[in-house]
Order: sequence, then structure tokens, then C-alpha cells
Amino acid sequence: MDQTDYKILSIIHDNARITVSEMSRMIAMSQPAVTERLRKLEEQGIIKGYRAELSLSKLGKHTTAFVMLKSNKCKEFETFAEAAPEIVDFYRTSGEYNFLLKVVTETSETLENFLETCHTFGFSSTLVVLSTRFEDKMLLQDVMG
Amino acid sequence: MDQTDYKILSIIHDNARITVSEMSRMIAMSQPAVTERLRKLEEQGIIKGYRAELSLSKLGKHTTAFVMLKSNKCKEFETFAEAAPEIVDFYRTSGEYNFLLKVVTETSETLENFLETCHTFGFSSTLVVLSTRFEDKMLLQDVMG
DNA sequence: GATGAAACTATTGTACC
DNA sequence: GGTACAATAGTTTCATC
Repeated sequence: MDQTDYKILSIIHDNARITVSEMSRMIAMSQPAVTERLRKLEEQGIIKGYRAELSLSKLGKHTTAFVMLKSNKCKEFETFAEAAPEIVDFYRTSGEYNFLLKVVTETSETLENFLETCHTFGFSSTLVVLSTRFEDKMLLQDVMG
Repeated sequence: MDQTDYKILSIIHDNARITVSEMSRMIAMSQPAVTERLRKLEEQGIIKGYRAELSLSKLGKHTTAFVMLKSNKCKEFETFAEAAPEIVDFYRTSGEYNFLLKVVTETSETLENFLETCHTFGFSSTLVVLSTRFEDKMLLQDVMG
């Protein structure tokens, strides 16, 4: 992992569909060399995958919330969470609550329905997102220039 | 937005670096037709962008936490948050706390330092992530098959 | 108005320096 | 890590349904 690798990660984090040729022009390195570095970053698991970022609102999902849940039915809840289309992110946490979920629904009514279901597993507390200032900021801005 | 568009979104959400030819084979449609649909999905803003998903731990970031903050210094805090490399996601929320941050640091010590800085802006409550079960689940599994 | 076919351009993978 | 070339993918145009 040198400065060139950081540059590659930064570029591809910003635009995962960029071609290797275009990248090689940006960082002044030959195309096969960039391909090889990219392959190694994937192989080492530093790059876990490539994802399209979709617009929630344009897909009819107008409500985002974070749900903290206190439950002792851990196994059952995890099985439920896997299958629940509303839950996009799923974390286990320390503290009063043992689960944190990022939940995306059509409206606040669909969120309400979802929360009712959650209450069969335990107690919850919900933060409704009013606006998203930014998401998925590049991690390496401290390592780079 | 028909079933074909949903298929394209699902495929590209799963692997943003897939080629159009490969996609066209998967959904049994000509390459120019898929290219055109992809262009429209981007133009309409349904696809907001493409990102590489990086391994936090392999980049030396071993601690993830969600920080809820209650602050009346909103403008100052937003300026700070933009520049803070630790804050990867930044939301405004309803309820007792007006900000929710996803924070990624090297260790719990660096998290502690970060929280001290946060306290200059207001009161906070922190959930430390023990493990991530899944993140960025495909949104459209209810719309699709 | 969107799809399919074909020619043309760009990118990628491979072999070698 | 670079260069050259063959194989593959992407783009553009035009005909078609």
C-alpha cells in the first residue's frame, strides 16, 4: 500500500465504473500496471466490491430512520432482519440497545407498521432522518494530500 | 421503470463494474438497449453514482460507532463535520438529538479523542458497533421476484 | 419510440522487454 | 513497471418493428 494504491482507491471509490485506461492516464502509470494493482487490492480484500448508489426517493422510499432495538430473541430477530426488505444496514452494538438498524420505507406509515413488527422482538427507540448531508465519505483523506 | 430496469438496477447494485455486454447476456437484451436504459437511469438520477466498497479493518480503521449529538451550534458543527475524516455519514434527525453520525476511527482511543471534540458542540450519546451483519442491502427485493 | 444489426472506436488481457 | 498487439467490449449509425 503506497501513495499510488491510495490514489487508485480514491479514484475508484469516487467512480467505480471508470475504465482502467482512464485511471492509468490520471495517475500517469501504464494500464497493465494499474490493472495488476487493482487485482491485488481486490485479492487482499481491501476493495470488497463495487456498488451502484441508488436514489431512495426516486425509488419511492421517502422515509429513512435508525432503529435501536433491545432484544433477547437474538437469533429470531436476525432471521427476521435478513428477510426484511426495509432493513438496509444491520449492526450489533454495545450499550443499552444491542441492535442498530438503518430502515428505509415508502412513508412514515410504512415505518410505523415496521416498528410494530419490531416490538414483537423487544423494545426500540427510533431516530427519523430529516436530511442526509453526506454518506460514504472517502476514508483516506487523512492518509492522502 | 419496468421489470427490466429493476433487473439492471439489481445487477449493477451487486457489481458496479460489470460490463454492459455481460449484463445484456444476463437479461437477454441487446447491448445498445442495455446501454440506453443505463444512460436513462443515470440521467433520471435513479442511479446516483458508483462506488468501491472498501474494507475498514484492512485500512486500519478498527472502530465504528454511531454518535447522536444534541447541538445548537448547527452551522459550526456542519462545517466541522465536512472536514472531519472520522465522520463518514452525516444525518440531521428529529427527536432529542438533532444529528446522527457514523464515525470510523483506528481504535477506541481515537474514537474517544473524536468524542471530546464533539463535546465542544453539544451533548452526545454513542453506540459502538460490535459487528456489522450486513450493509447496503438491495432496496428492491420487494418489487422484484 | 424502442430495439436489433453492423461497422467503427476504445479498452482490456497477454506476452515479452 | 512499460510496450506492443490480439481479443474483447463499447459506441454510433441506421434500418426495423
